[in-house]
Parts: sequence; C-alpha cells; structure tokens
Amino acid sequence: MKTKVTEVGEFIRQQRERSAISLRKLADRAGISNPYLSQIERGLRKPSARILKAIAAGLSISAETLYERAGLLDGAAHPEVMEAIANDNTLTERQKQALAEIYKSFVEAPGEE
Amino acid sequence: MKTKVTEVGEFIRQQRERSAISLRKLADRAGISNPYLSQIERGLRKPSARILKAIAAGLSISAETLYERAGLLDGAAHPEVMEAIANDNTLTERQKQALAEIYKSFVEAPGEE
DNA sequence: ACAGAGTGCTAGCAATTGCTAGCACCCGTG
DNA sequence: CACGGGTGCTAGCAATTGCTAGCACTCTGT
Repeated sequence: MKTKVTEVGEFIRQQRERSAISLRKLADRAGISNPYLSQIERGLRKPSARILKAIAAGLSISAETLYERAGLLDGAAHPEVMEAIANDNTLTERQKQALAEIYKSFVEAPGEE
Repeated sequence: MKTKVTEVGEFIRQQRERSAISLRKLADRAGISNPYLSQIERGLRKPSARILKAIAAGLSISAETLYERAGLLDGAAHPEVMEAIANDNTLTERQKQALAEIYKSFVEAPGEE
C-alpha cells in the first residue's frame, strides 16, 4: 500500500509543523535559504535530491522517505522488515531476535509519538 | 563515513561498458540526450535524481545504487533491512530512526560472538 | 575510394534551481 | 506609541541543468 498523492513540499511542511519548528529554523538547519524552503513547501519549486537530503537531515527523517515522496524512488518491491532481518547474515541470531522484538513492539503499540 | 569511491559517472560508464551497450543506446533507453549522458559519464555534469533514476532503469540496476554512488544516499551497506524499515508505513519516523539506529549499532559493532 | 551508419564529443541555448535583498505582518517589552 | 525580533513571502539575479544541432572519427560494404 502506497502513501502517495502527498506532494513532497506538503509533506515537508507537515513534518516541520509537527516538530513545531519555524521555516527559517529548518532552513537554517538544512543549510538552505528560507525563501527557497518556503517555495518548496508550497510546491512552487522541485528541489534537487541534494536539497531534499539536507531537508531530511534537518527534519531528522530518512532521505529515502522524501525521495519516495518526490517520486525519485519507488517504494514498491521492497522486502518487509521481518523478512529483511531474517535474511541478513551479518546479524547474529540474538541480534535478529532483538530487532524483531523491538519492531513488533513498535507495530503493536501504534499511535506512539 | 565511507562511500567515497568512484564518481557516479565513472560508475555509469563501467556499467554501460559491462553491458556492451553504446552511449547513444543507453541514452535512448533512459530517454535522455546522448551528449548529456556523455558529459555525465565524464563527470562534467551532476545529473538530477530524475535523470539518475532514468539511467538506472536503462541499466537495469536499482536507483538506490546510483543515488548512493552520487552521495545522495548514505549508508546502504545493508539496504534490505534499512529500506524495509524506511518503507514500513506502520512505523512513525521516530520509530524508524530508533530501529535504524539499533540495526546500525549491531552491524557496525562486529566482534560480537 | 566513396557512401552510409555507427561511435563519442563540442557549441550554444532555454528553462530551472537556489541564492540575496527586502517587504508586510504579528507579537512582546520599554 | 515605537522599537526590536520573530514569522512567511515576493522580486530579481547568477549558476546550473538538460536540450538540439552539428563536428570528427571509425568501421563496414559496394
């Protein structure tokens, strides 16, 4: 199931407001100009991946999330978390279990914030 | 850290030659102009993510790979788990970060055992 | 030898990105 | 009231992207 439709800028604004941070402050953190961030949030400009990455860092979210939102990555064809963990040979069994436990606790306790 | 390595254009050229396909043909497949692809391969231009994605499709490789090479994504030593986490809609951003942190700490701290 | 198709590259341009400077507005404090 | 300091936004520009047109070179085949 894809969380599409939301424009990148719109999503960025949501995330920013959810963090109760001003536009200028986020622009500062991301190292970009505040007018430009403003235009991005309103969908007037299509930022480059470099800028998206900086914004993601400023928002403390993953760049992948923004890229996907921007249509720069298709979220399809990605393995599920549990499956990926199980298939990762660099993890010990104990680590796999620990990760799985944590993941499950997150999923089963929604609305967390 | 890490992920220094080869320039993205250099990598593209390697992949293209490994496929024994001409520059023009790849440009055609990717739907971009051949002079521009030429400049990208020689490192004269920094292509946008949109173009990188198209090239990746033309080369039948994942966009993530190119993004990573271009410095648009970091980490990715173990993309499966990280991507699965990033694309899991049931997790909040905070939870995603937490899981990613834990996973990374596991992977980057070997010698366990 | 010439024509033709294939290769990669240079030149020059329209459109877009991302910037600085500055406007209009809303607060709180003297 | 006036003065900062905060918010988001508009205007205008330099730099960059990504394009079309065309050059120089190498192979084929006739």
